[in-house]
Amino acid sequence: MSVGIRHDDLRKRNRAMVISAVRRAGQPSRTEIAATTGLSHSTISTISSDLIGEGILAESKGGEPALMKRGRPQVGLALDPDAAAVVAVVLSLNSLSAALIDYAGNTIAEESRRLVTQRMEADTLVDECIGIVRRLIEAGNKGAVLRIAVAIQGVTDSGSRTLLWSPITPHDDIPFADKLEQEFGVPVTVENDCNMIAEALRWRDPSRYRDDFIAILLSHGIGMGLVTKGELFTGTQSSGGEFGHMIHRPDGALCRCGRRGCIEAYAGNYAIWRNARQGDENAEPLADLSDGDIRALADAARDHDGPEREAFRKAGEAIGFGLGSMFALFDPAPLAFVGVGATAFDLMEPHVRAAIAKTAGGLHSKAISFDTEPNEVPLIREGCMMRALLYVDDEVFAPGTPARRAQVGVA
Amino acid sequence: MSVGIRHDDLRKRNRAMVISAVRRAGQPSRTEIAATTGLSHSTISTISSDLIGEGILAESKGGEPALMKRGRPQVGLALDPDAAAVVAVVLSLNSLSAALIDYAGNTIAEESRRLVTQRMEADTLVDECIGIVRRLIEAGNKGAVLRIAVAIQGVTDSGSRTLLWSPITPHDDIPFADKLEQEFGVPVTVENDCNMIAEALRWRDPSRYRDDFIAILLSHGIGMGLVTKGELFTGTQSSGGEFGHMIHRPDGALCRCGRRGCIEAYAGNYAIWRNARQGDENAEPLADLSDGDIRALADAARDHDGPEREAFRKAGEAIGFGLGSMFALFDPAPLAFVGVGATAFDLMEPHVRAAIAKTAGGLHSKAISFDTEPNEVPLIREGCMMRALLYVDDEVFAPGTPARRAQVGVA
DNA sequence: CAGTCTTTTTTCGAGGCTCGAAAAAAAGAG
DNA sequence: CTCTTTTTTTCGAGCCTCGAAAAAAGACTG
Repeated sequence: MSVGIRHDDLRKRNRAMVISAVRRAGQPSRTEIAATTGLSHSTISTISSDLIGEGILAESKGGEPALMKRGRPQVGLALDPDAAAVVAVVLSLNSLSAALIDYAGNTIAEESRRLVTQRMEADTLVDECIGIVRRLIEAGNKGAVLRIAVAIQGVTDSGSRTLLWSPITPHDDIPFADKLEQEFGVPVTVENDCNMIAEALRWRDPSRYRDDFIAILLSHGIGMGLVTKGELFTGTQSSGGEFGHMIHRPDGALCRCGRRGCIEAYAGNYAIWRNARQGDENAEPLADLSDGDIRALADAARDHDGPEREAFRKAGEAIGFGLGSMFALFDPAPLAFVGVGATAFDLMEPHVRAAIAKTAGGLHSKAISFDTEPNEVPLIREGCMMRALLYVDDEVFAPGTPARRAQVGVA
Repeated sequence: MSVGIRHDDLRKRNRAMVISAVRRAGQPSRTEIAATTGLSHSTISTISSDLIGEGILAESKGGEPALMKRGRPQVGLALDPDAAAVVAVVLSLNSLSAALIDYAGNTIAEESRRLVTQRMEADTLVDECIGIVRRLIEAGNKGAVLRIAVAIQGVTDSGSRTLLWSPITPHDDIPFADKLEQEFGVPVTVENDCNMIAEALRWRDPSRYRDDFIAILLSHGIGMGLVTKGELFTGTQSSGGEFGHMIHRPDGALCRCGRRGCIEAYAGNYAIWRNARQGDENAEPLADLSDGDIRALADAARDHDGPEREAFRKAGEAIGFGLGSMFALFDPAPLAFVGVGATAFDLMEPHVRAAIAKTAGGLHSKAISFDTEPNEVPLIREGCMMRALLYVDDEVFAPGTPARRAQVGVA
């Protein structure tokens, strides 16, 4: 049940507004902030001088070299890089990477390593994460780490605390957040990688990806990050948005998840390969497949008509019908296809469009715009970083808690 | 972009909180309101005496006959029935009904009539609505009508102003809200009937239908009203939630919407009849089918194995796979099946469950609870009424506008 | 190069809002 | 008839935002 607004909430919220305006705009002047937030100049003045006093914002003197405008020159406000630091961890199939990031979003230190995730114990996986974070904090020596955000391929709980299921490991219900919090004494969240891709797109290109858009990861499996009405869409109990496991053909092709007829069982890398090379929808999905394999299939499909081309057709069709079903629920939106599969999207696009056109969402199928981005890794990391920073913005600074907390981690 | 909170918004919001607490609780005392809103007693006292002064609330003296408790007895606050009135209009296939409702939710006057909606011009349809509303306002003579809410079977725009498409009429894009506003000078909304069903369920049984649930209308077509995270789920451009037009089998059975393979083309009344009696998925859907026809099919299916039973099996399967796909996106939730089809739900349920169990959403398929309610009409009306009243609560009274507005309508 | 303009930022008093504490009100209990 | 208990109102304090006016900081002008 929603609750009344207290008097002191007011300041908290408006502080949060100011911080968020600065993060979005980069180096806005106080006047600009007043304009975007709708608050008065005097309020902005008070709040920003508070924030500067607390070491959260800083006047950016060395900014633009004077705009040659008349009048008193604006002085830009920027986030103080030293106000805090966060760690963004990205865990995917056989790969772990992490970065230490300052409050302004600059990467201070990073590390990547290869693991054999599918053969590791759950605890070992967690320990690897703890290790990489610890090394970064030690190396960076950047002061207060206020948040750790982990992005994982798989399904997490809606509280962003536990990895419920993931294709990268045979283990279920791994309590990443609890374990890491216990270790470092800092709030931790675990979120779905595709949701982080959506978050990143929003910051990269706010004009295109604003209130409603869809990011689809075409990779070994199929993932989705979805923003509706300005909010990241998640399930009620899990991270949700498992587009790849919507049903394309009831009782159809065998999916990596053990069920049948999922979209992924037609459009995931392994499914495309299976259709092109094995011709048997029921064959056990391959565990490993390199990006090169997919590019080779795509080249073959472009070169001549044959099973490869047909495999991409089926993939496009599955994605298209899936999108059509989704659009029946909440209307079409701009799409970004991310991951290796995006390099072969030319082979799928006509079939995606044809399928969408056969569905209720297809009313405006020609107007639906597609965009592709072959490399998902930087997007996941960026999104994860932004998520961590936004948590700090909202939860740590806004309530008026004094900024620099007790030094964390590294016992 | 979200905007800062001004100082005067505070009071507005807290007024709205108080009103909403009273509407939910019935006759709460000031102390109870303080508890549910989290505001202090003094604040509640000030706000409620304002509201009483404005004629929005009233102390309910004739309430409970003293609870025999020690201490000063609580005095219940109730919505003043005379504070306002709203009109709820429900338009469905061949039927139009409306009710004049006071601010406390009591029906003052109502009227129903049969129309042949499919053969009427768009303007005539609108005029019928105008007529019924005018007669109610005249008959009720209840003072200020502050809101008119229309519930229609079909797709409306996200601004709740226009009927974009509906199976009850061949005409598209009928601007109901504009036309009615022009006529009566009162804000008007047009919303999807299934969304109103969801709204109604929430008020009828808040313990079961609270933050996350799904209402599915099993009727000539298949509709859905969906509440996620406490909010009615709508599309970004339309009323959305067109569960019936998610794709069950690509290029499958012919749907009333002209496309193929929609869930509705297997589970709508016409589809069940078609499968049971015609055995041809491609036959043109029947326009009319009585509730009796469906009951007869159900009886036959219960009586002996045959095409009727098979038709209900197919319907259940389509619904189950559809739900499974939806649950992949946002996790399972309690379900209410509403409408004639609900009387035959015993025939479908096992197949619904079996299908869900084959999907990603089926992880906990046994825990998903179903409920049935054969008559959708009262639900639609109730939901529509609540919607109208809530609009009045939030938009009209909360901003502090003096309550009783200029008398409306009835020139 | 000194004064004028223009725009940004700060200052200051006014008006509102919520809160906590204390007072008042309204019964039942003894 | 007085004491208890609980609800409701009253009142002053402390914040918060706002608008207007003042201060600040360069660019422009002759």
